[in-house]
Amino acid sequence: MAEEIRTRIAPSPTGALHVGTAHTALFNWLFARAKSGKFILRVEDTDTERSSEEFVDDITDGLIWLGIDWDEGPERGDGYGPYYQSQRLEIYKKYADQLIEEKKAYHCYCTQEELTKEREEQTLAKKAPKYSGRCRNLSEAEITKFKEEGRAPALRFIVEPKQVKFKDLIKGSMEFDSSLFGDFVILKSNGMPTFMFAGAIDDFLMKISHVIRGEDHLSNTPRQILLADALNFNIPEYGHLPLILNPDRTKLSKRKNPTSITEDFIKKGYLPEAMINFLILMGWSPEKGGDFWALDDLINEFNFESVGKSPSIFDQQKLDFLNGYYIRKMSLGELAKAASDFLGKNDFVLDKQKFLIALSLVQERLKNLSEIPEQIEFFYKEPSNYKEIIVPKKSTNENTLKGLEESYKYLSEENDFGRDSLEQTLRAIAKKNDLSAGEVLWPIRVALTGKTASPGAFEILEALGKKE
RNA sequence: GGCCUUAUCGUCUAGUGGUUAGGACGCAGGAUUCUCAUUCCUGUAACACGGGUUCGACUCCCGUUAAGGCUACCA
Repeated sequence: MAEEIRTRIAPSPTGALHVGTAHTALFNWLFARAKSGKFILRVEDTDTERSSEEFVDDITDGLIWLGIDWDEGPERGDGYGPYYQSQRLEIYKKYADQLIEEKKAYHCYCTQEELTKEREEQTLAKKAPKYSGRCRNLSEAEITKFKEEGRAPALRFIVEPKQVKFKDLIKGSMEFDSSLFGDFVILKSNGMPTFMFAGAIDDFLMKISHVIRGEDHLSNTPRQILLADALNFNIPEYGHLPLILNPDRTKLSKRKNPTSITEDFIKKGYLPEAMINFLILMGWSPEKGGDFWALDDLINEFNFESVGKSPSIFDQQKLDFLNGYYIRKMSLGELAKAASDFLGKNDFVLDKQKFLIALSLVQERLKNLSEIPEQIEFFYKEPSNYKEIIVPKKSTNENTLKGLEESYKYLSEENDFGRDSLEQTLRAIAKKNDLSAGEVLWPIRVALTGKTASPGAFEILEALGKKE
């Protein structure tokens, strides 16, 4: 009957968790969860030069932060592991041998220089650059000679000319002419498999039913299908997601945009809820409309029919809006929890009661958690730099002084610092002295906060309370 | 260069032959107001271009243009 739905995310740990990877992971996870399937994390660390364990940690931490958990992968689940490709080398070797045995692959002794030269010549002659296949039929003598020269061979897959067809879940019917490909490398001369080869094998062995990935892999798909065919593998379903772009419409890159989940979003005080909501809205739109989506709701609502085909541009403003929205939506307790997690060991957090009150005043003004210290600072220490800004724009020194004196007179005698009674009285004082409300309230607020923009005077007065 | 993909407000998108082309972010204005923010209201702004098909195209077909991807012993 219907096979189990198994999706995967297969990042290569050559960098921190990237927005694009998180985006793809989200779609895979959602599909698996929606179908009661499994979501697998596979580490594609075959690029020994650039891969590092540090990045693996960054990637797993980032996914966990987002709320995307995996059923199988590093440190959890098993059955089809190991989930590091670097630990699966013997498997790839076995399949490589099989292909050699069946004369579907051959050793190529061409050097990097030779290949580059060949490509350049082809480009110059306005021909499609493609490996000539000259090592396909090497004589014994030639092989011996290359070996004596100390050349280590790569293994190339023989591409038979044919039309490769498949139906993409998102893009629809696809057809490629393999005669345009040229024999591609499946085992590098250092013995490591290429992404093309290892991916095809692992997707089969790990029983991946749906390969959902970025559109940048669309052109790789026919090659992997060719490989799978040669190996007698079942072909999984493929779905290629539209990419995320920089504002200049180039492929999203570190140079031009924030891309690291850890560095650019977690550390800057973004909420996972906002990030998820932001990511899902790029390339997907809910059938029944709605702008706000949480992971749990998405599981029921997500489907491939509503996935778009065109790429999205990363919009920082939209993310900021979403983050502010989720901050405002939190209960005070939730905000305090998120804030103290974010701030870590921080003086502000010490007095919990005080911290809560301070947060309640700035909650609706926050775009992200990192703005908290600056916004609640006045609550903990007296401002020193308010002299320049204490006189309201439309007022005078005299009026400001008068307002301050009159309200001080009242406040020093008053014990009820509830914001409502405060408001009543202070407004009355303004009126009695022929001052505008602003001429009384602005100076008080600025003297207390040292800021031109802050919570309101009554709220601050109430929160700070009367000095003993 | 070749192959592939894509094309609705600045951005994310709804739309599947007949709509005043809808929503959200942004921006502008307004209400509230001591500032900022919140909230509410109003406004702004789009079917890339050219041919068809059709009584009628944003919608279907073909081109063009533009953007992106692949064309690596990166993934």
